Amino acid sequence: MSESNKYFISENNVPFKQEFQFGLSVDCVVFGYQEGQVRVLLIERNADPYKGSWALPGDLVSLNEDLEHAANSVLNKLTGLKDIFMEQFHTFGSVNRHPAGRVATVAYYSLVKSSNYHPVASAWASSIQWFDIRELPDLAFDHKVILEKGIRTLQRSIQYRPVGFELLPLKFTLSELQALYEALLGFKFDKPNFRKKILGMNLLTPLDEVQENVWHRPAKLYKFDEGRYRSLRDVGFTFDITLKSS
Amino acid sequence: MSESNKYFISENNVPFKQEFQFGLSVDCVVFGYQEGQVRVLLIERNADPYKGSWALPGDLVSLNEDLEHAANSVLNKLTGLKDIFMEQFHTFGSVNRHPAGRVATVAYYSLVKSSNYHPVASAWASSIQWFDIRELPDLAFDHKVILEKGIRTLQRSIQYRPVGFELLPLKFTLSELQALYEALLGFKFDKPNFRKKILGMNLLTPLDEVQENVWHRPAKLYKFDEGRYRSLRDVGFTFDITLKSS
DNA sequence: AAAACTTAAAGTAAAAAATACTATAAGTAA
DNA sequence: TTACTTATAGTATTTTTTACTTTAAGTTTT
Repeated sequence: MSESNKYFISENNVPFKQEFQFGLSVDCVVFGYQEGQVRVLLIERNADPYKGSWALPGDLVSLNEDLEHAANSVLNKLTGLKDIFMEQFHTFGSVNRHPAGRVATVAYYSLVKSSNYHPVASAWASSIQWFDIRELPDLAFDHKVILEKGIRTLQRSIQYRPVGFELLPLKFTLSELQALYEALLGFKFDKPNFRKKILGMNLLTPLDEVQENVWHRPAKLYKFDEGRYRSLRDVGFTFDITLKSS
Repeated sequence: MSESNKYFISENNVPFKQEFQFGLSVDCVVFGYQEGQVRVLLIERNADPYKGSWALPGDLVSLNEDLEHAANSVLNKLTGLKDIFMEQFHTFGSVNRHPAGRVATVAYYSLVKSSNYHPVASAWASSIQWFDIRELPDLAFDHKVILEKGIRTLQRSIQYRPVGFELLPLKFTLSELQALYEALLGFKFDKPNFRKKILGMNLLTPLDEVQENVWHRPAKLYKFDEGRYRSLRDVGFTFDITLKSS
């Protein structure tokens, strides 16, 4: 950090230093999918302000830390996982959104495969829990607004980019994929047409395996071919599974 | 600002106050369209750092000022215009992006109709100028990266939302609309099909006027019907003019 | 072992949309 | 009047989407 801040002035002739009093945080909307429900990971705050309230996991960014690093760090502490899909979607910076001062927060959404890991309560979290996105508790700060914008962002991006696979296990059936789309978007697709459209993209590799432990005819398992997606995209292909609600 | 900051600690037990040393700024990618060129408004910086360099218009956010207010204010000082289309698209916060300290910047893009106004040089701008997006100068800070992301954002959103009209005069011909799309996206459409698609949406009101002062057959003028768009959108309609390049 | 049941998966006809054109109209300029 | 340019309408073909029907492959029940 430079000592020469005083030489720089803003439009209103205010020396920079007086302006360097912002806090910056990241907040993560962590999506999971299980038992036909789209879920979001929330923590119960262990510290003021809003001690005892449910909130999005997040933390202040350190002065020498990049935004992405801060967001990854929150996620890693929370889930123990690394290299999770994560994407910035909006920054919230209302003057009074934080009682401790002026804090702007950069919001990310991330997608984690299943929930077969142990979310770890941390210094600021007395507990941590998945919530169905249709049954959310009251949230601290402006986190309700952030979360809702995160949901709308995911609803949109799942239709135009192959991000839904991040929420499913590596091997999945077409019906499972369809059920995910239906749960997130809130309406149903015609099954034959959904199959036709998704298979027509040639992004799924059929495996020589089928479902197990189901009481009906087991379905074939597929996996998403990321490499193929990249090469198609570079040639102008765009993922799109917008289909009429049935 | 509360004196009780010291009571709040972050994940690493760092008192909040130590963390409140960020600067926060807004930067605006201001798009215009004229003579078949998509243009962007840049300023020549009048103050350190990067004095003399071209840069995106922007400014530090005050501690008691909302982000949108700051962005609007930058725009208003620059163009004298109010109520311009403006939308946040990304926040850039690398540790070393600003030599005067840790400054995160929230980037907006905005769209202004024609250029029949007087951009005003201000305290931090010794001059101000439109640049064709295909011929950009070197830029201060990480503004090149910001600007390029802004262009990609507009290229995408013009195809899926009716924002292109913000760049045209209130009355325009279908050929002018098509030329705007072609200039921004960098490829051509088949004219009859473009007309069919855009008119098929029923979002344009034909006027009882035609082009004037053209040396060929004058085209009919249309205006965009914003009210109709809103009501259609509320019923599930989505604007979309993706067409095959011809 | 046969029948009933459930879901997977393939197929198909009709409708709608996108594409690639052609033709005509309406103006200006020579 | 003719040549020229762009606007606008129209149309046939192809492709995609939609709404179904049929068949297949397993499990459970009788």
